[in-house]
Amino acid sequence: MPATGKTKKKVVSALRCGEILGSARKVFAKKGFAGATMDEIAAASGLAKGTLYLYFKSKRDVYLKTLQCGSADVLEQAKANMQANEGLRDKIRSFVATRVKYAEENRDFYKIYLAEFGNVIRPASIDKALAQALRDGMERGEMRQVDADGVAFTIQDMSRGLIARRLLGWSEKNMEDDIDCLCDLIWRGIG
Amino acid sequence: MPATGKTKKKVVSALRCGEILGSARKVFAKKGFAGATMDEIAAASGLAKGTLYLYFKSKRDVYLKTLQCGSADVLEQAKANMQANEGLRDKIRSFVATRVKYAEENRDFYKIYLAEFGNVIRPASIDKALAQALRDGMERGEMRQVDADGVAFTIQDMSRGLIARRLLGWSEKNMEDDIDCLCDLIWRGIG
Amino acid sequence: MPATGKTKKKVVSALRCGEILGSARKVFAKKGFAGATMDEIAAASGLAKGTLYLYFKSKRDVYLKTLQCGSADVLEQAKANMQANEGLRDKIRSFVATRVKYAEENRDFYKIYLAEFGNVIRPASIDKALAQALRDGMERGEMRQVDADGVAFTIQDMSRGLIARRLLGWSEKNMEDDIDCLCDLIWRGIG
Amino acid sequence: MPATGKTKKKVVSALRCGEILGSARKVFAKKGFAGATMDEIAAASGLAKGTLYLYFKSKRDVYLKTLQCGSADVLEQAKANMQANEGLRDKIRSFVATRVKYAEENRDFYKIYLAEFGNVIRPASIDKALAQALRDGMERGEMRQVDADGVAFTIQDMSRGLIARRLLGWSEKNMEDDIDCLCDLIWRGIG
DNA sequence: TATGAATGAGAATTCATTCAT
DNA sequence: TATGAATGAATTCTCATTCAT
Repeated sequence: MPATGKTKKKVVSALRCGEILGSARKVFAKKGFAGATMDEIAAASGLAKGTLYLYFKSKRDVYLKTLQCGSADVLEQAKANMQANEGLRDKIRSFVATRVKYAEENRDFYKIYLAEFGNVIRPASIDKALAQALRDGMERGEMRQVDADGVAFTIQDMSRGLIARRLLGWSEKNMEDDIDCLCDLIWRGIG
Repeated sequence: MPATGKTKKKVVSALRCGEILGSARKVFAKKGFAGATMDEIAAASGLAKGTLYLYFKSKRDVYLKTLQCGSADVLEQAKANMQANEGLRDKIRSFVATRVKYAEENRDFYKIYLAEFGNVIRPASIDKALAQALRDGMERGEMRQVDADGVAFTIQDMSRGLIARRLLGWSEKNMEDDIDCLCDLIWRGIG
Repeated sequence: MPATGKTKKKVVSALRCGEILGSARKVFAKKGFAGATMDEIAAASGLAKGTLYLYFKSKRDVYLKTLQCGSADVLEQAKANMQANEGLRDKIRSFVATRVKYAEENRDFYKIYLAEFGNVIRPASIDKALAQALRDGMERGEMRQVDADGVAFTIQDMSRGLIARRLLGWSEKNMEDDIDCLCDLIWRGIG
Repeated sequence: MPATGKTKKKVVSALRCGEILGSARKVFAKKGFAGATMDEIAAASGLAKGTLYLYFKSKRDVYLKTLQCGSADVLEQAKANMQANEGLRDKIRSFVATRVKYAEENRDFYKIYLAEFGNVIRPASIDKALAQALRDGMERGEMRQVDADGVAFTIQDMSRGLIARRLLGWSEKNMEDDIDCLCDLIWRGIG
């Protein structure tokens, strides 16, 4: 009973956390970290300001969790989608596509991500998964020998750039075309 | 003589502005826009807070000028260096190299640039110069037919990514090698 | 019950507002609008500065509410007292007397009123009530034909002057005598 | 020679003072004491800010002198005009008329006077001159026996009120009519 | 005398955080 | 657990005054 009680409690608590983070994401997306206020986040959550402090220890904490939460999501998806493909080229394409699609579907999150942490925090594990895929590809002779980590970074950069371009309305192509173009560039270079 | 007087005043004023911007750049680089305070900037400039307001009308003004100042610099250099080269591949290399070198030499500025505006504001004219170079190259048959603007954007993204990687200490190679790698990737792809 | 809850909240809020306005009145009376600081008002209220901003949106807001609050009071009383009298002369006397007495009892408020708004803002409805009384009086032949609005204004001026004189300690007579004198002057002139 | 030098210096100095006060009057009239800045006054005077401090020891000093200067003017005129008339009624009319006319011709000054000091500072000597005239009139049987000081005060109040009304555009009559009306009221009352 | 750049104390306002209910 | 009133430190910006030239 007490065990169940604790569990139930935890579940409820996790639920609340999730709700708050969902609202916070929207607010941070619109105003940035400094621009957002706990009042707004509380209002968006339909909770009292004080209540936020029962679940998060500071504004910064809410912010960081907001980012982690989103990052973990993409990570999961990207990994799964890469594994679902066999050839390196397809793996890369699925990596890029996963990120771009997630971004289109979670514009709130990506705005924060791009605006404040995009340059600073990299979900290292994604890089690793991609770099590993590259290394595997090199071994199997699917690509020429290059610095796998550097290229993984660069592919990340290109993806992020594409996401930013699309989010800001600077691309007139549809998503699939943009992704194809980028993958083609990655694969063939421009020379 | 009176003309000289006026000029002297302007020169002094411009000098002060420059000093302040130099100090501001450091503070903004360390703390970001919201994190930096006018008090800090004043202290870093060795001036009183009120004095800043003789030269800039608000914190935002200082910030924007800080960015403009740096951006104009790179712009100038990148354009010049691209024109100094003949072949497309060399033009691209000089574009990338200019940006990376400037970044290494002006870490302060680039930290600001990356942290707060990197994703949002693009020095449009650089893009234009680069895109034009690409179009010229295509005409002359130096590269295959692609979406010049999209590729120009992507090259920017890759450069920026490389800069960030190096600034954050995530690259172990020396600068020239990193640049070569990137240019090679751009030129040949990875396939 | 929930209704009562809401009501209770509003009552408490109104109470706080009242307390603050009471303290603010004293501070404004002593220092004027520009001279008073929110710090002082907060200290006088026994509250933190930030708390003031929970109830008023700016210093100006506190100030204006301070004035409104007092003005509404006198307005109410003056109208009521005029209606309670029949003859024009008595109505005028009660108008003057109400204002003078209120001023003696609310020196704080009147100091603000005189110092900053006395010349500029006139509680228009008082004027109207007085002017109407004059017009009625003329119709009934209680006074000679004059410009009712101009005379109403002038009676206001005379009252305000008397109040100022008394507040500043420039009158040695008791209140009733001063009022009688003024009313006599209004009624008979000096000729 | 040295004597002349000093005198000349003083004359020049007095001239400067006058110029500054003239400009200051306009600025104070538009913005009030707190709203006006030394920068504005300096600009209006065509002098540097520091120069003001050669002639006045503080902002407050400029302000006070601005008022004194204007007050002294009216005083002079009012006294002279009263003496130029024989009968009491004419003396009173000339007192009122002088003030009203001066106000119309020196709107700048009167705005300050009314807005900030009108209730607080009374040019005592004017009152005295008027009160004396009233006392003389009583002695000569030109008016009934009243409290001369109180009535002098009240006439002042009435004049000030009329001036305010006219300055604020609340009177539709021409100046002479307004003055006549007021004098008539003073003389005969309304009964 | 005249200047105006520099100063820095001081003001209004905001908001993350706490805590009594 | 949930609330939201209260707090007060922190921040931006203003401007009277000084002083070296």
